[in-house]
Amino acid sequence: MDTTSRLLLLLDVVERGSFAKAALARNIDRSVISKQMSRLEDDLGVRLLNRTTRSFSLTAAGAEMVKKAQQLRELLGDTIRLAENYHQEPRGILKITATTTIGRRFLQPVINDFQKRFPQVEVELHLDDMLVDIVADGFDLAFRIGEPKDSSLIARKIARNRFLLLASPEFIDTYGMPKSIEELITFPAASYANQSLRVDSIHYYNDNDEICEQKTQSTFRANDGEVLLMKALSGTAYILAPAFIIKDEVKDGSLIPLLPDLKLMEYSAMYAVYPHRDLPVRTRLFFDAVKEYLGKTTPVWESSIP
Amino acid sequence: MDTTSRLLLLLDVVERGSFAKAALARNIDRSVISKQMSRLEDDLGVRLLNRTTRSFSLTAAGAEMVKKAQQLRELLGDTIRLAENYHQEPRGILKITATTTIGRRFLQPVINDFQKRFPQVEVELHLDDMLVDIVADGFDLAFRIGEPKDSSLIARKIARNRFLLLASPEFIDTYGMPKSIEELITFPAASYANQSLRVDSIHYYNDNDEICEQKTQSTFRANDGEVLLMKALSGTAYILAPAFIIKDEVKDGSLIPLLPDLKLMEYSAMYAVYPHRDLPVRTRLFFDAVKEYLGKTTPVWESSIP
DNA sequence: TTCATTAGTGCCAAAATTGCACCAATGAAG
DNA sequence: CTTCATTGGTGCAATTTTGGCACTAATGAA
Repeated sequence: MDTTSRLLLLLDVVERGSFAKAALARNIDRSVISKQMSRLEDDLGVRLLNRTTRSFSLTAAGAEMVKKAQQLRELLGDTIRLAENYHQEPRGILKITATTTIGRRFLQPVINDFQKRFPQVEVELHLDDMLVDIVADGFDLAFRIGEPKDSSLIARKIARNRFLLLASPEFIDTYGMPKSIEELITFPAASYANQSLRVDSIHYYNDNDEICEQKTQSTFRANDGEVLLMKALSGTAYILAPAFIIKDEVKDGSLIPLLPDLKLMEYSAMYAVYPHRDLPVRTRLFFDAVKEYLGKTTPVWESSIP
Repeated sequence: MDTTSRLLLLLDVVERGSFAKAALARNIDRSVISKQMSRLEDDLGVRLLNRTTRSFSLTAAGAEMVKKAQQLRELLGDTIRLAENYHQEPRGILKITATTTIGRRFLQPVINDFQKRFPQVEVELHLDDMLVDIVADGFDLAFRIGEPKDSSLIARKIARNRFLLLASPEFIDTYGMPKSIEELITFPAASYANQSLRVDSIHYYNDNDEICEQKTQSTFRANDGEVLLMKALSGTAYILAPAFIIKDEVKDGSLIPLLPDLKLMEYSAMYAVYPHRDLPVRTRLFFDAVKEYLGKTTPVWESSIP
């Protein structure tokens, strides 16, 4: 580790707020950071951090060095990305994050095929339904539903996200096949909800193509698509679900679309997100592989739905 | 050593033209460079150099990396210089180059005093009458006679450079005290000459303040001030010498000024040269110390001349 | 053809880095 | 006010990395 790396380490420490967090993020011992920071101060001949036993603050010199470290990080990143443009064969580590459903259902098969074709590429798949900081955690590619707010990232729509109203045959036996949305919303629903989002209403277009909204009677809420699907299969609730969580349940009749003539609003879309314009070969190829797998016009998952 | 250092090493290698020269300049084994360059190529995943057993050429990727390495070097240099601005006490290594005479006569005493005051500063003094590449060899400060041509460097005039015509008493016994320059030039002269420069004429102002030139009869030429001085002391030639090479020879009468009323042209001046606008503390302080030692209006060496 | 010079490689010693165990300080929680 | 988890720092031993030497192969100039 030399001065540049130490400066980048300093930047990391400052951005994460403590030696301990930076150590955790890098999988190294805290003592290493302590020693390297002391070393950096020695080399530069300047005190960079005012330390207390439990925290630190930047000195004026430290703040200047952090600024320079940011420039260094950017330049070094550029340099490495530039070098990657010369790779003919993809190699290196591909760090991907996605929601659990997307990861399990669509990325896993693509990854398997991809690593057969390009054994030199290591893949690290991080599944998390929470938003992750792509830049801070160093991901090459993220797959999410909905466009990210952070405009410094680049997002590409890779598939539409149609919604379906579904219920099991038992459910229909119990409650009857609904004739209208007004009737449907009196039935018990299972809906997606997490700490920040709660999908408890149905958005649709009426005959005049105006967007309407109807509140559902959600008796079960979960933040996991699989769980909601199982709830629907149990026959105790209907679900408003994105099409991609459906496997063969519609085809084999275990789930039946409700109100098939109702035009539901598309809730956003599936996006691929990445932090730079010029992708390394491995990322570009993987991205292409995912797009091909999902299908160009109609997402692969819609093929199992009439 | 990590990627950044390796990129800087690559830059060094390319600029110097071979692994061997770069190794020599850095005082490391050639094998180290060979290994580090291979390592860099591995890390970046790109071939940077097309090698033959006796030389190399850059690949396209290599050329791009060299460009980036230049940016990195500049940025890293900025960063370190910025840190040095925060030094209260000077420290680090002060690399100085000068002509042998300037070094021995004027820098040595300043250095002695300087290191007493600031023991944390290491000094590296490189005496060479040839021009050296200040940037390539990493000098902080250079002392030269004459303004450097390289405009990327910053030059400060630190003392005028008066010339004197001198001869020993014996010489005057032999040839008589010259009454005019026309008479003087018939006498044997010792003059400075090196491969590129030959000072074999006297420039002076006539009564109308016009610059005139008279060729000397130089019977002895050398590229060393001390040697020319000794030649003059031997009484076998007079010299046209810059005032700063005189110690006490005029005061104690072992050399006598000739034609004291003749207004000789000043040949350039003594310059301090440095590669950046913002000097580290150690350089600035040393620079100041030299200026103080040499004297503000009249150079110290002129004090021993009437 | 000779010969000096260049880059590359294997090996071993030396130097640097890392991680563990432990310490002292501190601030938050009870 | 006390407890206690957490933070940054330090000494030490193990590991990793690095550097230098000796040697090889190749090449271009004399």
